[in-house]
Amino acid sequence: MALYHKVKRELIADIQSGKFLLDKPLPNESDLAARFGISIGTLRRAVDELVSEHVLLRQQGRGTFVGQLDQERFMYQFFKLESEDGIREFPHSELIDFDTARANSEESASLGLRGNPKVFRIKNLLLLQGKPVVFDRITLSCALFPSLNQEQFVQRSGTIYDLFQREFGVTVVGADERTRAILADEEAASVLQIPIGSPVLRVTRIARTFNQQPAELRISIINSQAHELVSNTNPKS
Amino acid sequence: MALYHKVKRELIADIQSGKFLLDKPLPNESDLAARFGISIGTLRRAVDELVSEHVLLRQQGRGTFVGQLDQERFMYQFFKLESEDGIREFPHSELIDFDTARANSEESASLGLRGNPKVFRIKNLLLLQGKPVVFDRITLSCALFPSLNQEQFVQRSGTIYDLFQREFGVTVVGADERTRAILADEEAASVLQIPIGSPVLRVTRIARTFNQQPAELRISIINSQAHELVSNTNPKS
DNA sequence: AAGTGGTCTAGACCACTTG
DNA sequence: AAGTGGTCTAGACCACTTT
Repeated sequence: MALYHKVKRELIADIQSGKFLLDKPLPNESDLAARFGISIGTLRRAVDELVSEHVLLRQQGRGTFVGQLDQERFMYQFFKLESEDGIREFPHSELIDFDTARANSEESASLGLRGNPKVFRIKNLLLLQGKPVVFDRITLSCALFPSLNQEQFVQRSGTIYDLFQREFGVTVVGADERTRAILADEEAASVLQIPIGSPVLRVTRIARTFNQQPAELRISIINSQAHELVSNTNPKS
Repeated sequence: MALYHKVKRELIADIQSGKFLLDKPLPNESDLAARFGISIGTLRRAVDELVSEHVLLRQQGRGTFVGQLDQERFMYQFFKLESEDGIREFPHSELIDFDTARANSEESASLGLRGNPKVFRIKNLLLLQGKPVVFDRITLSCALFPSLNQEQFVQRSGTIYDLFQREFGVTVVGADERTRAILADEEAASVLQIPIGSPVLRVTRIARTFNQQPAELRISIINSQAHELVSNTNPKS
């Protein structure tokens, strides 16, 4: 395996262990290279990849920082809803239900759990311009988020993933999503304030931390009447 | 602007002008660097980016090639339908209709055309395991694909984008997509052999060539009963 | 054996931010 | 002015494919 790849893994381990503080820059590139006993070019290559994955953030003249799961990144990477006229807006969040239960088989499989361990089941609503648009059912392993409770969830100041990172050291770096069109059932229709049987998007997301470890299962029911899921496969050019 | 960025643009110009043959390797990296009067590291950086955008393809020991829009890349970048059990399959294609018309305003806006110039309107069906799954309505500017005709479209040997590249020098490098859930109208229901009013995905894609130039407008109606749209935002790690 | 891309080095100098 | 990341160089050596 290439040297820069090993260095990259070591940097990830340092991030996970909390060795780098979230609001302070990492050591500068010369120091890091010296610490690893490699040339600066190789160090830069490892950091380059982590930056391209949004795990690190470089700012010329200031330093290199651990990537925060703040609003901006959430909108960029995980919340890709846009109104027809192309306007994107950070959603307002409303907790509907917070519960613990035993994982069913789908949840266990998605989260990579064995048996039927305890999980949190959270129902949450996202609103845009005051109107309900996304109904999320979130499943989290209690083992991964041991002290999580409803108050902490509701009182969080930033995004949900920011809470995961700051309070539990779980850094969500990406997700797999599967999308289909279905008809709204009674619960979804009621929450989204649309007629039963309306066409809605159903997005199943498995959010992952480093090494493809699953951290969250989220099933989103989206009213796409006034908003669309956007994606692009364009180079920056 | 950085030197490697200029070199990248020159390489793109060479690809567009047909200077590099599709099935032969580019000059090796030392030669290219010498030709541009730059160091090999800088040349590699320009090529690195084009490789990451799938415009070029490097093969150690063999050489660097222009990225072909073949089945493999089509499946990887543009056809992200997967059955529930995770199986992906290259679809069979069936032409439904091939026509020319004046662009409507949506088509003009999407394709960056002025006025209401002539366009091709193509209706096409994609089948998986013999069953209709995707109903595509494709709009192309006649100006960009001057000699295109129905026979050529039907007789093509590879993907549609491969035809664009080989016959018209139009290299599709990416696309913007917007997805929503709707109810199948009469035409879509008939083509997809599902009841009218079934929930389906509606994906509006604008495929682009270099410099974000739009090349194709495609509206896909997808029966997501047995297949899902997949996407992921994961690093390779 | 010859030719290709892949990795790594050890520097120089530039652009940007902060004190 | 000092410190950071950003670009570029000129080479060495390795891994892989082809002849």
